[in-house]
Amino acid sequence: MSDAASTPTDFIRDIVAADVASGKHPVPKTRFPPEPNGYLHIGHSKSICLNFGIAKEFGGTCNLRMDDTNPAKEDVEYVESIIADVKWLISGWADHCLGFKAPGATPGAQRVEGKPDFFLGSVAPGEEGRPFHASDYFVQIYAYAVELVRRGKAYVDDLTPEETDRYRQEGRPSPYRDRPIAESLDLLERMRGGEFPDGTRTLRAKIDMTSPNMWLRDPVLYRIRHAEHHNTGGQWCIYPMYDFAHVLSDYLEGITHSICTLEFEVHRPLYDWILESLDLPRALPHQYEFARLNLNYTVMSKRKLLQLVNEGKVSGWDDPRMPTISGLRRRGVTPEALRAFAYNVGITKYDGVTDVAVLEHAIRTDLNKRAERRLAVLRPLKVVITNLPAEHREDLEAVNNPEDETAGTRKLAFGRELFIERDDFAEVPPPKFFRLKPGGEVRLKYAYIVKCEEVIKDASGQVVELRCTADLESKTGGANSNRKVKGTIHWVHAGSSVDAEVRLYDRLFTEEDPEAKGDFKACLNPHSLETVQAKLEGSLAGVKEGRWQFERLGYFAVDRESAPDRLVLNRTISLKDTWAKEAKK
RNA sequence: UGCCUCGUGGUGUAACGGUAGCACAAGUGACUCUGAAUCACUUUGUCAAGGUUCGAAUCCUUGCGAGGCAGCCA
Repeated sequence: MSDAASTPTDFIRDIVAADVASGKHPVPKTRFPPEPNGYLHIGHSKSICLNFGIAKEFGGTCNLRMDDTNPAKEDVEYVESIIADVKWLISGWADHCLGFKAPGATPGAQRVEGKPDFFLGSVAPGEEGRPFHASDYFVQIYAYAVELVRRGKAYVDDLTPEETDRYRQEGRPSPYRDRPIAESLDLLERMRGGEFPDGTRTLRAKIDMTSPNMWLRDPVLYRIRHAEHHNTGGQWCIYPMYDFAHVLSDYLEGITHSICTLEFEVHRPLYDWILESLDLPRALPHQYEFARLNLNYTVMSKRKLLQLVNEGKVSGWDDPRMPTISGLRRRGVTPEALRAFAYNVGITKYDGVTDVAVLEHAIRTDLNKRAERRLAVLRPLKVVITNLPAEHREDLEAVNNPEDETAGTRKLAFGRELFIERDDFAEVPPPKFFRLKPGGEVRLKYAYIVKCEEVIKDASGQVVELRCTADLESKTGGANSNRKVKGTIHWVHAGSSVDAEVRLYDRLFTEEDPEAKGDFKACLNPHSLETVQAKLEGSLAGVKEGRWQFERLGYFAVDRESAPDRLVLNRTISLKDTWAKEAKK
């Protein structure tokens, strides 16, 4: 069973624990560094839970940092969504570990052991702050680039992108590799000054053109891009590459454990090389890699999610069918459920595929405990209780949450005309059908046992109404309520019911691995969204937000498009349905 | 092809040279005024072959398989 209260264990936490115990890093500092080029998804939530979890467990902090070194792809819309999603996900759990910088702050120059240094710390918890940005360090990163050139460890290269590529594959050094330091320094300054067009020159690390690790074959550190940056505007026309900017950002912020996904494993020697080559005075960060989250029936790459959004396959990044944090939130999933899920999948270096059933289980477990129960009918079928007068009206008592006694009870209206679920009536019942059938009996939850006396159909043969009689002795809680019938069904009193649009979601893809056959959009599930006009019990009139379990159906949450005159609900997830499995047999 | 990493039931993960455990999924039963929840039980596993050892999922060798990298993306 998922138990988010117990402390998880994994190989990264083992390392952190050892570093704390040995005094190497008494206070660990992590960071969550998304690129603001899309919305965060559930894979990011695994990383957020890891990084903030470590900070929380070891008394450290976790900086939220925008890894924004590519102006072409990034946007403030994404920055704002990332902040909102991270705050939501860690709320009530690791808020106090969120590392923000003081508004407007940039790294301060200092001297450590006689050496020049830069450092930018985070504000105290609760103080006003903003996320860190790699782009806030462009000045310092550039200074480090100059330093590398001075040390003879980097040079300006005039090769074209294509030539750079070919030389690297051939393990051949660029003819500009050994140009004089002074010349590189001059060229770098002029690159910064805007003298050269995009792609004409780069700054390259001078490492080893014959290394078996491609990332050590003189990787590009800076490229020329005459482009507006969402944070620095038009200040720069050269931008540092990920490898250069990321490791230095880690160092500037005093990060101790820089945790990323497996594909960066081959970058680690470069990460370490940059740190060592600069002869930095403070404790150095180390990079550790874990396997990213893969879920079946889901695509996870931001590029593909962006396609779904841009091509209108979904209504937006927060479409409740999207595996984005904002989509899951809108669907009605809680941060607690997402955290429990992250805990359950664990942290390893094995690149496997997690069954979405594990996610669904975490969502159900969480909602089962917290969601109050209500009665609602998704596909209404009219029922008339013929032995009750038209004006009959009574209030029944219903339990709000059998899993939580403190949730109390509520009043449920009952009368002559009701709605029941179409699926709960069968004219020709299949084997083991416990629900209503002609001449059969069923209990209406919290009310009476009723017997189906007559089936009324329209001209086309469609069942439009059931006429039933109630056993007035069988009222729930009454002296003679003990009579057993095989089935109990939910219902809604017609006169006091509330109309609502209910959106029923199913998985977005029909294939376990949507990418297996090339085009992931070819296996989009045409039935991933079904909208029904439902009837809800009267207590739900006027609700503006909230989550409930509709008994025997699933968990539902008010959608953000809901309005006073038009209630809209999303089905977060259905209840487990063993009858559906039985019916298939 | 080169380099890096990883192989434990159907899936995800524990076991740190000493009884292969947990969760999900699946199945059976109990209970049930939610065919839910809960409870009990069951099925299924160390990639292969050698070696070291009293003892190997764990250490070594080889093989096989999977993933990643080889952008002036991150």
